Amino acid sequence: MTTRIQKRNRRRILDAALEVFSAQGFRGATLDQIAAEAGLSKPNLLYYFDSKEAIHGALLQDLLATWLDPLRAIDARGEPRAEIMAYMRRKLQMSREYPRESRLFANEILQGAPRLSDFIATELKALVDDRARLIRRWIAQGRLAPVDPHHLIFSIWALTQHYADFDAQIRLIRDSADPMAGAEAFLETLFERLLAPEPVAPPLTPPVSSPAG
Amino acid sequence: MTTRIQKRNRRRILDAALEVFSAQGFRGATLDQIAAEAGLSKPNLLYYFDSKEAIHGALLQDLLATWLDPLRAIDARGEPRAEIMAYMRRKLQMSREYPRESRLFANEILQGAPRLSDFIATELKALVDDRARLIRRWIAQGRLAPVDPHHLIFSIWALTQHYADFDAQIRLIRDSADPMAGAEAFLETLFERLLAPEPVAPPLTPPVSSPAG
DNA sequence: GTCTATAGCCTGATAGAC
DNA sequence: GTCTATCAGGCTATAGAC
Repeated sequence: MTTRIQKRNRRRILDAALEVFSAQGFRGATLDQIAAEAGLSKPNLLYYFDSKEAIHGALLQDLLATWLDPLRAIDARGEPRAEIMAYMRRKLQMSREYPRESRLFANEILQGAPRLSDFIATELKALVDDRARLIRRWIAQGRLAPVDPHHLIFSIWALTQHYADFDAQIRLIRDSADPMAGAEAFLETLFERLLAPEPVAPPLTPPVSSPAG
Repeated sequence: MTTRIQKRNRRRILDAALEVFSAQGFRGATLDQIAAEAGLSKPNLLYYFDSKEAIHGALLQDLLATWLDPLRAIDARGEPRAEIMAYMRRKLQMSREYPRESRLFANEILQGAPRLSDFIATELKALVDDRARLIRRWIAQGRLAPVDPHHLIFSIWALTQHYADFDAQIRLIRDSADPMAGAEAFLETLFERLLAPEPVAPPLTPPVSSPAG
């Protein structure tokens, strides 16, 4: 039977482990650090989890359980631009609320995704391909500017996760206390312009004010 | 005196170290791996470099010597949009040619930039702030769409470095042999639209064709 | 200059008292 | 359930032969 104390301790350990793994990577993290952060002894950690690997695995599992939700939530029946914009906003919100989870994920991918390749090649790829088809359909219907769907999705990942993953750099460059200040307004503008169904004026030609078919 | 063999061995070691550090992070990498990759014995590595830390430091120094070049190359006398677009292209080219260097940098930032905070807070910040002033001037002159200069620069970093840093994920999702296929065309479109000096049709208002001073 | 051997530290995991 | 003590393996770095 699982007592209240056991649940609380597991939670404490996972929270401490997230702190340490996301900041140091799997190999860089030590059980000593996690134990100190959790306020428990090292053997006590291993009473709750079989191994260091098991703690890390539990964190990844928790993360992956919700990682795809924002992308899944894109509604085929919605208005295309509004749906993409809402997806971008959800991802940005996740970077704001769960920066450690974003860095945990980034650490894994950066190091070749040894523990995530299965998830990415199956679940994530299937979902992305599905969303790409939907976006292609929207484009064919003229409801969205013609952009490569995969690159569109990658660009949303890159731009939103950057604020969590490169937080240390942004903090050192910006004077603002909040490194994400202004990010939402900027990304709003960026994607509004990218997705506007009317093609913008081409590079060096003066804009013609008639909507060329 | 430094012989030809010594130069060649130093080069071999640094190349092997770049391979290993960029893929595993500092703590994840071992001298055994680097030695094996370089085809030398472990003590021989330490004949050429004082310590593991020294090898890593040499790599970072090499990297930082050129890391700012693309941003520095933005020419205040050039045409604003063309200059920004060229900067974006240079950064994308660096992701293509030097993905390991990008990942080495990303690993450091992701882990809180312990060895780079000085560089970022002084050199990089000064350069970015300088470029931000230039961009603000261009915007005031009506030659560039009004966007936050810092976020514009961050967006270029995020979008171009993503292809190097998240390469493992992209490869697993895309079918293409080249994970960067189509990236340049996509980013070209994205930034052309973002930077067009004429405000694009705001969500539901038709554009006016006079160049507002 | 390059190697084998090894010192000495750190780390993940276990034993066993309480 | 939680602790102290400790083992075994891996790691950086050095010693010393060649």
